[in-house]
Amino acid sequence: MSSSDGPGPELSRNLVYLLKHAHLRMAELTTEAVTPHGVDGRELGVLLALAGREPASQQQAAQRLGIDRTTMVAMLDALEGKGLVSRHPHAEDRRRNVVELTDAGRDTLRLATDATDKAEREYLAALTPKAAEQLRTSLQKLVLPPDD
Amino acid sequence: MSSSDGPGPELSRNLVYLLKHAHLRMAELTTEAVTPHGVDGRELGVLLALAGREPASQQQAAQRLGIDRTTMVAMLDALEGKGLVSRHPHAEDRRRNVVELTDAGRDTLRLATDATDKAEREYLAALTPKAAEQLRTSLQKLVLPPDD
DNA sequence: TATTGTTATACTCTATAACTATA
DNA sequence: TATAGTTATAGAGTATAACAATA
Repeated sequence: MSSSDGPGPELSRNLVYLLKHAHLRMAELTTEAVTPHGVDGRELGVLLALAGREPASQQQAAQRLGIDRTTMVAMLDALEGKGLVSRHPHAEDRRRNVVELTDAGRDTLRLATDATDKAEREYLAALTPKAAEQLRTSLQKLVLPPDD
Repeated sequence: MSSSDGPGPELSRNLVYLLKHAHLRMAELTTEAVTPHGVDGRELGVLLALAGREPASQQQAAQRLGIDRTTMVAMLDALEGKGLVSRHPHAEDRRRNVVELTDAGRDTLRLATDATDKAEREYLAALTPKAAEQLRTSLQKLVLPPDD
């Protein structure tokens, strides 16, 4: 049966197939890496979206991550429950919540980021360092909004 | 608000974030490209998994795609309903179904593949041709099982 | 009227468990 | 006993619609 095992040449060239499985695998490795630090991969995404920027409203944080604002609510509920983020009413516009990392959130972010960096390096070890950096750069060009 | 819009430098370097959104966008473009031909992106995946290989059982087709055999059932139900694939009991092992593209399935595959190739080219136009090919090669190295 | 956060709800994709028929 | 296909079901992850508070 081994000759029928792999995806075959047609699938192997398909970008959706390749991106789907690369994402799936990297997400698995990330989950393994960050679970010991008390968050999952999606929660780490929220922490990253809040890191090193001006404090954001929930809606802004959702936009940075590319998810819906209704999805952000439950993620922040969980992170706030763990004491990793804080919500405060905005001083001038009381419809908004200002969302910020707590000290514990910054600690978790640092530890979890170190762990995912390690997981990324291991996953990318199949590539030359130059090809790995080129991969990241190319993905950024595809994903990031063109800065006009 | 525009200074808080993008993902920010931390997220922009995160591989899971980049792969997730690259996959999401490419999957959208693929759906747009193939819908006029009567299939969706996942169904095209099944057609690709069956293309140019020895006839496969449902389980083998699922393995090629990297999905569960129970997920394959509904996909084949749909494709068979459209007349794009056929299921026949295996001659020597009647537990198995031999799954094959019909003539109509091959026609659809060709048209849909042309359409997705065009969508891929447009999406990758943000990269140099060399970087685009390098991206595909690197993803293949990350995703495909090492051939030992 | 429009926007932010929220809730309820529903939809998509997927896998797990259990059944059946074959082996 | 084990495997291929099937079904029922449940769990993620996500978005849409509608509501309350505020602008």
